[in-house]
Amino acid sequence: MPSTSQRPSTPGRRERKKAETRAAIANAALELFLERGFEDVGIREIAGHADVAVATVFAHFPSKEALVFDDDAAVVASLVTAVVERPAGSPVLDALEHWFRTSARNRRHGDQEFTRFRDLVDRTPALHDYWQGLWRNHRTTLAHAVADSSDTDLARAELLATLVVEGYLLATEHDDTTATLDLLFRTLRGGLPAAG
Amino acid sequence: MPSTSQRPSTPGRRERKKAETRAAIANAALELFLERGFEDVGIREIAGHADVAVATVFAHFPSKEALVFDDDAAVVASLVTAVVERPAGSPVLDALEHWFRTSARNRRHGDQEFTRFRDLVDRTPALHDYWQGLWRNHRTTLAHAVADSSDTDLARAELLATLVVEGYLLATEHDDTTATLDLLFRTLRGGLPAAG
DNA sequence: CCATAAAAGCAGAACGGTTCTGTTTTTACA
DNA sequence: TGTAAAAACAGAACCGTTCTGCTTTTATGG
Repeated sequence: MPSTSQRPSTPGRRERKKAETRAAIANAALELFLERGFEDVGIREIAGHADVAVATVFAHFPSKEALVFDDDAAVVASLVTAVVERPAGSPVLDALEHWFRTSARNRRHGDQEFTRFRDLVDRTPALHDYWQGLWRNHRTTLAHAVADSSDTDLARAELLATLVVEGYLLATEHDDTTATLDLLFRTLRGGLPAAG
Repeated sequence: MPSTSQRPSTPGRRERKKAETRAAIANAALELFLERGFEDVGIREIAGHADVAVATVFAHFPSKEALVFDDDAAVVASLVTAVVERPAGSPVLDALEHWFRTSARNRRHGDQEFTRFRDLVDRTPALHDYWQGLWRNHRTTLAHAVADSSDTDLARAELLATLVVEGYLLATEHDDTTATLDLLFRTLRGGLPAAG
């Protein structure tokens, strides 16, 4: 029994090594991307830096873009938690509004590491598109969380998830993120302001 | 002056030939795709069938997917017309609702040619994604049409365009398209039905 | 009619992300 | 300790896309 004790939660050596390989790849990739830009770093070079075969890269990540969003799952998890564990009796929409407003604020006032990351994504069309695609894929997860944790039926929940996520994506493309979010949630609560 | 008279609207030989080349490529591509599927037809084969160099294909179309949506511009044009030339004094939202409901209906009850086309797109993830991307790109055009033809400011118009287009895309992914559109436009007019 | 320049097209190589083939190493477990 | 599954490997192959350098076609004005 080694002194560096394995907690019961620790998975076996195989899974641990697999996770290490995965992390080595993602780290190598992000470092190179931040240094020289997404387009100017090739998969073969990343594999080299991570000391891994090209096929191994694609055994862990579905595409070059995915290398950048390794911990995306945590973001959705956070959102789902915010929805499911919102104060009892409070409307889902309030929980969504709070989470997305906080997220938008963090985008603007994050630490330097996050800012560098966000700049990389924003200045690389392929990454920006991929990021939006990730959010769009999460709509289904979000919709189920909404439907399960409220008396909203799934069809309504899907529409709600769609409108909120797309409004958020639109807001992140505007200078005045807050104004767009204001407009979005006002519309969702009371309909569009009259327009002739 | 040849007997096959050129109307004044007819452009010169150069532009005409260019359009013919373009059409030859798009026709060859669509025919092959419908026969054997999008993924199982290569660019080199399409170029061969259109009797054209590979580089010529990409001089006319930005990607393989674009070959399929050659007349997409006409669709947006129709939508913009519907918005701009709506009955004087009637709300933009009514015009949008009418157009998108009609479009959804046509998707379901089109002629055989259109149905084959729609099936190709629906069963090919790359094409389905590309089609959605086209719509998302059109949001800006639509937003400007809305802003210019009503007293809606651009920020509101962009949000409106986003919500309508995304609601439409969601609706086309559901069996009951109409129900989703009902829900969408009801929400846009009066806000979400209360959900605890 | 001709000179000339721009546009369109061409052949084929090159590029880069991704997949495939066939093999070897590592881990788990009985 | 033997065995089977999982993980990783080297390197070729695949295919959409771009690049290079060239030829052909069209438009135009002297």
